[in-house]
Amino acid sequence: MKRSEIRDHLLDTAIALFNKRGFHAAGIDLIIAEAKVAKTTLYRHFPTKEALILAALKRRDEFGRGEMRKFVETRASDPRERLLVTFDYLEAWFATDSFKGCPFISAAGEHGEADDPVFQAAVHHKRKVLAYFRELAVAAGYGDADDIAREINLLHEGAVAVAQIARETSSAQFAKKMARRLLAT
Amino acid sequence: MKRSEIRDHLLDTAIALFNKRGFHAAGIDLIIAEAKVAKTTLYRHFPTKEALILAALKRRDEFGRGEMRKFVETRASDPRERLLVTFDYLEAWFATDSFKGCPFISAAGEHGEADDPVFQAAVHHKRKVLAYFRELAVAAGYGDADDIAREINLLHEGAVAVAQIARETSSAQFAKKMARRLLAT
DNA sequence: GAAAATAGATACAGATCTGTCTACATAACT
DNA sequence: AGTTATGTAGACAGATCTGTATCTATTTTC
Repeated sequence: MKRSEIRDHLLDTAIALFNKRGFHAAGIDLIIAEAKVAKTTLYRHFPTKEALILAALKRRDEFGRGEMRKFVETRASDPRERLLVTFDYLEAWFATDSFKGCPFISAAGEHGEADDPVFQAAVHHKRKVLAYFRELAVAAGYGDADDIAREINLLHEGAVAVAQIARETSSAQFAKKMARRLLAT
Repeated sequence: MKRSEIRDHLLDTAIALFNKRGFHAAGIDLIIAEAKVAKTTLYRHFPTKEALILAALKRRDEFGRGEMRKFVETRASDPRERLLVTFDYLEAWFATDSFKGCPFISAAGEHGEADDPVFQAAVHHKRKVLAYFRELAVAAGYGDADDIAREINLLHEGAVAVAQIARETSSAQFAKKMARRLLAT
C-alpha cells in the first residue's frame, strides 16, 4: 500500500474500531490486524496510541462536520430551514450500522480529566459544531442567534444520546419537531 | 469492616473510579487500593469485573433515581412544576466535583454491543428514568403524557451532554427554560 | 537506475490486566 | 468456646497491552 494512502486508511480503521469497541478496548494489535498493516508502520506514522487517537478524532471531526454541511446545503437553501434540516442529517447518521453514539462524548467519557488532550479534542469538536449552528442562526436573521444555536445544539445532543441507547432513529425527527415549536415562539 | 458494609463500600469506590477514569481504565488493583480491601475480598463478593460493573451500575441506577425523586418531591407538589424541577436536580448534579457526564452513556460507549449486559444495564436505567417522567406527566394531567415524557427526557440528555463537555452547570437551567416554553404550547 | 525512505513480518521487553492460590488473622454464629 | 465464614497480604499465572528492535522487501525520489 502506498504511503499516501496508508495514514488515512489507518485512521479510518482506528475510528471504526474505537467507535465499535471503545478507545481502551480497541488495542494496537487489533487495529493493525484489521488494517492489514505492520506494527512498525503504524508507529512510524503515530508515535503513541494517544497520538493515533487524537489524529483519529481530528479526522472524524473534520469529516463529520463537512458531511453535515454538505447534507444541509444540498437539502435546503433557506437558512431557517437549514437549522431544521440538521436533524435530518442526524437521522441519516443514526440509521447507519456503525452508529454507536457520539464518538466525542464517548472519548470524553473515557478520558474525562479536563487537561487530557483527548478530552480537549472533544471540547474543540463541540465548539465547532455549536459555531456552525450559530452561523446558521445568524444567516437566518435571528437576533438571539447565540441562544438559538444553543437550543439546536442541546436538542442534537439529546437526540444522539437517546438514539444511542434506544437504538432507533426516531429521536432525530422528534427533536426536529421540538426545534420547530421552539423556533416558532 | 462489617460484611454488610464492605460490599456497598466496594461498589461506591468502584462507581467513583469508573466515573473518574472509565470502566476499562479503572482496574481491579486500583479499586481495591482505593477501597483499602484485599483482592480476595473483592473476588469473594463479585466473581468477575463485569459482575462488579453490573452491580455498580445497578446501585448507581437505584441511588440516582431515588435521589431525583426525593429532590423533586421536596421542592414541588404541583406535578406540572415537578417536571420542571427535575432540571434543578440536574443542575445540582452538574455542580458536584465528581460530575463527568452520565455514567450510563459512558458505559454504553465502552460496551456498545447490543447484547452486552453492561449496555443492557444502561438501557434499563434509561427506561426507568423515562418511566418516571411519564409518571409525572400523567400526574400533571397531560393527555399526551408519552410525548411530554420523551421531550423532558431528550432535554435532560442534551443538558447532560452539554454540561459534560462545557464543564458548566448552565445547560440545566437553559434546558429548563426550553421545557417551560414547550410545555406552554 | 541508484539511494534513501518506508513497509512487512515478527520476536521481544516491560508493564499491566484479570483472576487464582496459599497462609494466616479476625469476626460471627451456634 | 469453638467452628465456620470472611478478611488481609501478597505471590503468582497467564493473557494482553504499548512500544522497540531486527531484518528483509518494496516504494519513492533524485
